[in-house]
Formats: sequence, C-alpha cells, structure tokens
Amino acid sequence: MKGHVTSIDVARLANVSQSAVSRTFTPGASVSEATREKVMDAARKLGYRPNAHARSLTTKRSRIIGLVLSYLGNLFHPAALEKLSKRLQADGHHVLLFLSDNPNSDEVVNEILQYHVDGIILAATTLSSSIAQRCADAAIPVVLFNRVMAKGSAGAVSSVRSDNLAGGRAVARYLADSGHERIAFIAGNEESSTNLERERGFREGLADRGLRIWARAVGNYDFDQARQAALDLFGGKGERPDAVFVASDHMAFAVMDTLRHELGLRVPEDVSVVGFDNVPQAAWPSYRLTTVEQPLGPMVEATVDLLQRHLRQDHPAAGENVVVPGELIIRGSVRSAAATPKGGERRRRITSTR
Amino acid sequence: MKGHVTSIDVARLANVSQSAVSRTFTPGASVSEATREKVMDAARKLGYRPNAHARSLTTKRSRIIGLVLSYLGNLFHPAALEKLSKRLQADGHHVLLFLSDNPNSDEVVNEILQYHVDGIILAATTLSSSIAQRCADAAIPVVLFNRVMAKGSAGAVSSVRSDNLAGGRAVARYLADSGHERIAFIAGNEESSTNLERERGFREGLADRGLRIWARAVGNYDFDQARQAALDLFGGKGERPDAVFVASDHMAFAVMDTLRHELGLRVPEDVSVVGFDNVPQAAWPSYRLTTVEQPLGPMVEATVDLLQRHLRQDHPAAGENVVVPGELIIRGSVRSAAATPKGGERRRRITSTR
DNA sequence: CCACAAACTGCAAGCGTATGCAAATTTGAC
DNA sequence: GTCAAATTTGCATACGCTTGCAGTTTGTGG
Repeated sequence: MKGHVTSIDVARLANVSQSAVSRTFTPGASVSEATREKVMDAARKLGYRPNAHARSLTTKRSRIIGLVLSYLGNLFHPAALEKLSKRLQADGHHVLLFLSDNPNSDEVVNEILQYHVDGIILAATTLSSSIAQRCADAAIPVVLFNRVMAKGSAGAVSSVRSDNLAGGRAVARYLADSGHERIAFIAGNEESSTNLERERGFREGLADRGLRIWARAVGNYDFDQARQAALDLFGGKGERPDAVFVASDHMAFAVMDTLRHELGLRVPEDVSVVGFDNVPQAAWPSYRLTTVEQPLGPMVEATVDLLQRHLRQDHPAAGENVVVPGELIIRGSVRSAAATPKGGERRRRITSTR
Repeated sequence: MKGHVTSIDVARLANVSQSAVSRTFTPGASVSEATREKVMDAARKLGYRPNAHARSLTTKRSRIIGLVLSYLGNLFHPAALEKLSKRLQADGHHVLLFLSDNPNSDEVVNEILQYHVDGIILAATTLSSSIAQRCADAAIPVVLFNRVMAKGSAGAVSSVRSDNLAGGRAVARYLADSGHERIAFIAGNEESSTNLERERGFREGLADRGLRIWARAVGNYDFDQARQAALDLFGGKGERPDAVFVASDHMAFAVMDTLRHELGLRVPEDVSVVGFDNVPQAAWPSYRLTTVEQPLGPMVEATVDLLQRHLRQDHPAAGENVVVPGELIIRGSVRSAAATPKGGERRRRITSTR
C-alpha cells in the first residue's frame, strides 16, 4: 500500500527469491507454473509493477522510441503522429515525444539520447552529421520520416518518404493535360527536401509537356503566408494563372479560401488548385481538393520495419531510403475536360518512370 | 567513442572521482569551478551524457510526464497537445505520449506508472477510481484536461477545463437574442463531461429566454456522424431549425458543409451555426464559425501549475477543479440583428453568473 | 601564524532489476 | 528404486547514478 512496491516485497510475500519475481515478469524466463502463480498473486495483492528504469538500466534496452516533430498546425503532422504512435504502442514500444520548432534537432536528440532509446524518428526535422554519428556510435537507429538528409552525411540515417518527385510530376502532367497553360506554384519551406523534390518533379513534368512554371511564390508551409502568396499571384491586375499547384494541402486550403472569399474567384471554374498530402480535410465538401496522397499507412509500416531491422541486426546497415508510391486523388478542385467526379473521387496510380 | 560512456569513464579521464562528475551534472551541487571545467572537458571529449534511467532510479524522479490522448482527428486535440508538450518541455520535463481510444485509460496508466513519472495528464479520457487510488498511493499527481471525473471518485484527481456550462448558456442566449426560435442541438459523445455540461448550460440558457431545444441529434464528436445528424435534422420535409448549436467545432464544420453542399442551405442566411472550441480552422474564411473559445493558453498554464503544486507539497491536496473562463467568438455563421463583423471577429466575455 | 568555518572532494552505500552460475529439485527411463 | 538429464531456484553481482558522511583543502579574522 505504500509508495513503491519492489520485486523484493513481492518475493517476501510470495515466499520466493527476488529472482523468481523478476523471472515471472520476464517473458521466456524459466519459472515453474507454481511459483509464477504465487508471484502473480502476491504482485496483484501489492499492486506491483516492475520499475521501467531499473529494468532498462540492466537490460540496456528501454522500449522507448524518441519521436520528434516540429509542430502540429499542418494537419498532416497530427495524422502521422497518431498513426506512428499507435503503431509503436501496438508493438510494445513507448513514445517519448518532442516538439521542436528548430529545423535542426540536435539539442533535442541529445536529450533523447539520455534515455537510451531503442530508436529515434525524426519527422520534419533533420540532424547534423555529428549527432547522426553519435547515434550511430550508440547503435541507436534513426529514421527520418518525410525527410531526407543532404547526401553524403555521416551515420546510418535511414529515411521514409513518399514519392514526392513522381507526385510533383503527376500533378504537372495532369494540369497540363487538362488544358491549363498558366500554371503557378506555391512553395513550402524552400529548404525542405519535400518541397525541393515536389518542385523539381513539377518542373520536370511541365517540361515534358513543353511548359514551365508561369508564376511562383513561397508559402513556407504556413496558412497565412500561403494566403499572402495567393494574394501576390492572383491579386494583380494583369493576366493571372489558370492553375496553381500548392506544395501542401494545408496551404492549399488557405489558397482556396483566399481565391474564393477575398478575390472572388471560383475554384475550379476560374482557377484550378492542386495540393499535396491528402489530409482528411481535403475530402471535406468545402474543399474537395485534388491532391497527391502521402500514404500514411505504408509509410508508418516502413518506418517501424526499418527501426526493427536496424535493431535486430548488429551490423548497422548503411542508411536505407525507402520511397513509398502515392496516388493522385482527383476530386473537384481542377477544371477538367473529363467529367469531374460528382461527390466522390477518382484515384490514379503514380508511377515513377518518366 | 564506444557505445556507452559512463560517469566513471569521464572521471578517469578528468582525474577526479566519479562523484565529482555526478556533481558537475547536478545543478546546485558543490563543485569548484576548476574541477567542473576538467569534468566538462572530459565529458565533451567523450560525448558523455548522464543516463536518465540510472538517474531516476536513484532520485526517484523522472522528469517525465505521462500524457494520454484519445485521438488527434478532432482539431482541438493536436492544438492542446502541442501547447502542453511545448510548455512541459520548456519546464525541463519530457513527455511520454499515449494514444488510447479507450475511454477508460486504466491499462495505459498502468504502463505509465512503470516509469515512475512525475505526473500524468489525461486529455479526453478518464480513470477508474481504483487506478486513481493507486496513483494517489504512489504520490503521482493526475490532472484531467478538458474532462472531470464523476463526483465522489477516490484519489486526488484534479482537473482543468473551460467553463462549458457558461459557454453553453452564452450560446443559447446569443441565439435567442438574435431572433432564432427553432434552435437545434447536436451533441458530442453523450457520456462525456464536456458534452453534458455544454448541453446543460445550453438548456438553461434557452430556458432563461423561455425556449427549449427544438430538435436534437447526436454526432459523437465525429465528422461523419455529425454529417448524418445534420441530414437528420435538416433533411426532412417539415419545418426545419433556424439555428443549430454543435457541441464541437470539428462537428460544426461537418454540419456547415452538409448544409451548404448537400442540402443547398445558406449559412447564416437560412441556418445559423455555432460551434465550441475555437480551433484555428474556425477562423478560416470558408467557415468563419461563431464559437465558444476554449482558452488553451490558460488551460495549459493551469494544468502545469496544478502538477507542480502537487509535486511540491507533500500533502497531496484533494483534487482541485479549475475552470477557466472562455469567450464567445462572434464571426459570420450566425444571422444577427446587429451588424455582422465583416472579415474580423468580435469577442464577448462569458460570465458564469446566471 | 593559528584557530575555526566554509567550501570542496572522495568513499561507499544504496536505487530496483536482470542474469550467469551453481545448487537443488523434479522428471523420466530403466 | 536408481541415476542421469532437464528443469527450476537462489545467490550474488552488475547496471550508472546520487548523496550522506567524513576527510581534506581553502579562506578569514584575530
């Protein structure tokens, strides 16, 4: 009934050694059914639970995964966090969460390392190579989620992301093929690998159709900045774009709202809008946003899989970069020759072949 | 350079005792500037970081806070999570995150207790009294965020919430006073304390004006169910409500979308809609939702404050229930006699006096 | 220069659990 | 009933750190 019940208390009550208690709570240890029951009884009676710190002190494994995110305002992030967290919990892991605005999460990772975590997932942040190296030294696998590191970095940092390049390309082709000519782009954070890849794919796709980006602005993955970008691109008096590819759904909502409610333009009749991510809100009737899916399920699966493979094998294989294919989700925000789906949506597979 | 550097390694290199190393990393311990520097040098050279598990094993404090949420689909939750987490981090705490769909988070709390956390925050879940009691025994403070426990529960479980009762009442009065007569209500999860309080306040407020709830449906805090509720309330052929109070913003978006895009009704001209929470999206031009604010900043402050007070004083004061006042945020989703704010919003303080 | 206090340092004993090893027990075959 | 093999058990130690205590150094005033 007192503050802390230890395995010794349980042992005393059950009339066995402390080792026996430990063994009962260690899966796969050698205990007879008889003592196991005695121990369990005593444990239940005392409300005993093994002390996780003591345990990881001796075993050198914590069953904790460090998870770093930048913020949750962009709706893709909470969705990713939820899936990742639930998946890890299902695996018997626990999640130590850090929210860090800092694009370089060195400090945070340093804190995480104190916990001798079994692995680290970095979503929407990167890592200096010195810290990456330190993780490698400590044999702690690191997986970047939805990011890649600049090539040539030290350490065995793996990554999982969707095929941003092919996604951008698919959007370009889709817009071009449905007759748009003055196609604009609103970038996210210009430094981020996601934006870089999406923009490059988009440029390539346009080039394939003999087009180029007609106008460009930066929204920095932020709602208000995306609004401003839309104002800049569409608020002038001259000719305006007839389509815009926005580097994230979250910004695309801002753009649609600005076009419709501030500039009096219709979507898709006057302007077509395409996003990226396929967050749940993209399907809401107000937006019905055509977008590129980031397949969260497979991405999470791949992440956990990478982590576990790194843990199992002692040779910390060099960083592995998984790219998950996505789909173009066609809803109602693009003016199209083909019949626009009424209430539903069409899906089109994206191939990475050029 | 090897896997794990311990304080002994550092001590050896710095030519001091292991205690000296420990003291260097213990704020407020007695070390001379000279040895501190020797130690820091060696530590830096070796990449040393104290082992958090070993530390909490001896100190019996982990600087970890367990945080339990149900899911992140409702946009209020990620916002709360972000603020809570950042606030706790700023205080030097670390967050162990659990996502549990289960409305009763006993199992999860049991897992958390293994970590001898310094405190537990339960958002949108509750606790059986037996577990509450166990937390009390272990002297671990528990704070319910945005929930209260059924009265009479054992254990010193505190809670922080906004004034749901007064909020509901304010909405009722506002709708009544702006000339609505057939006022509907769409409930969240009918068991949840938030919904109970909001609905009761709403009923009382209507009663004050000689009205009653004209129609009612349940949306269970879910987008799709809220859509269905809207269909049920407004899709019939008879007379329909002229206003609806929806128990959360997240559901209110579903309702607005359904009214506008499926039923062809205008908001606010044909139907007024009011939500609850004031999530960021409520301010988006597509919705401009009039709603009751849940003041996240003060709620988080109060939560952390409660936690810390519980920790400091040894006498675990009986559960304390903090109620933070909110405001009615008037935007454009209610037809009103007074001039509707154009692009901006008006704020009206909510008092809890009847 | 001395006495005494204050500041610092090292020693050693835990914190609660896991686990190798050897002793004790059970099992099974004959 | 016997004996070897297989299973179970307890002992003792290690994990990396904090901290009370006692010993040592440094500083101060007379």
